[in-house]
Amino acid sequence: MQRETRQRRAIREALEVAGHPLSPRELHEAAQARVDGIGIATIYRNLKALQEDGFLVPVELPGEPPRYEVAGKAHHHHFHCRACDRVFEVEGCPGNLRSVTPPGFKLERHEFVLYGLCEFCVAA
Amino acid sequence: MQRETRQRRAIREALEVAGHPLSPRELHEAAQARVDGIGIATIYRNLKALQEDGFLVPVELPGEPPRYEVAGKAHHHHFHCRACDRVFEVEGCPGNLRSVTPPGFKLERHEFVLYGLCEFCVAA
DNA sequence: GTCGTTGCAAAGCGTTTGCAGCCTA
DNA sequence: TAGGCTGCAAACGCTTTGCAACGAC
Repeated sequence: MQRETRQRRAIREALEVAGHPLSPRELHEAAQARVDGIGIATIYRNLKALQEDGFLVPVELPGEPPRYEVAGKAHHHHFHCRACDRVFEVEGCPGNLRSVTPPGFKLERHEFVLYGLCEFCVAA
Repeated sequence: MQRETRQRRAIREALEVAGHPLSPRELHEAAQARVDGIGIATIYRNLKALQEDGFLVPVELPGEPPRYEVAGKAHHHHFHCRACDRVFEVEGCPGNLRSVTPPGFKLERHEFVLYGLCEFCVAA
């Protein structure tokens, strides 16, 4: 069974408050502000548990350490700003997926990442 | 400057012959068939050196260890087979990139990854 | 002969796991 | 009170680095 501990609550709250995907290290720091002395192993164990419970989903970007965000969002992709390093959600899909799939292959899933400058860094 | 050793030649040839991106471990195994006793550290050191020379480029997929392929190929993306874990090149682009870019953002680059079963694993 | 390169082993670094004690239900 | 949960430290897998010997030029 799942128990409600101070540590688990701190981790859930930190993720909800952040508003953007957090890496394990960032999450550890954020959770430590709520529960002093919380261990990094507890972070990893709860990341796994909360993922299995469907509370959060991993956000994996190429060449980046994994981040985690609260689950339940609509299908979306990501825009990674090279200047401020923030990740933004983008709506919609480019389509035409089947046309680029090699013959004989079975397409089940796709990831799509845009890179460049976000609206804030374009201005700066 | 750069010297032509058996090990370096074996690594270059293994990458050229493979025809698809290789992970450091895969490359180590392939190179070992050409130069017995080649060390994993040599693989990593040459991956870095050949990358700086512009001979190869890294292929980073979300949540995956990096793979490497020979540079200079036409614009393409990748298909990752969940069964055999191999990565294949796919030609073409889905297009429509501008339509999914949020207004005000500057799009500079994009990555696109297909997931599913390759032709060999579909048959099996 | 010079000095870039190699194999080995040890060191890093992020993540996982074993364990004894703690604490939620 | 039972057994899931925690902190600690050790273990782990992948990558990097120190070092003495090797070998391309």
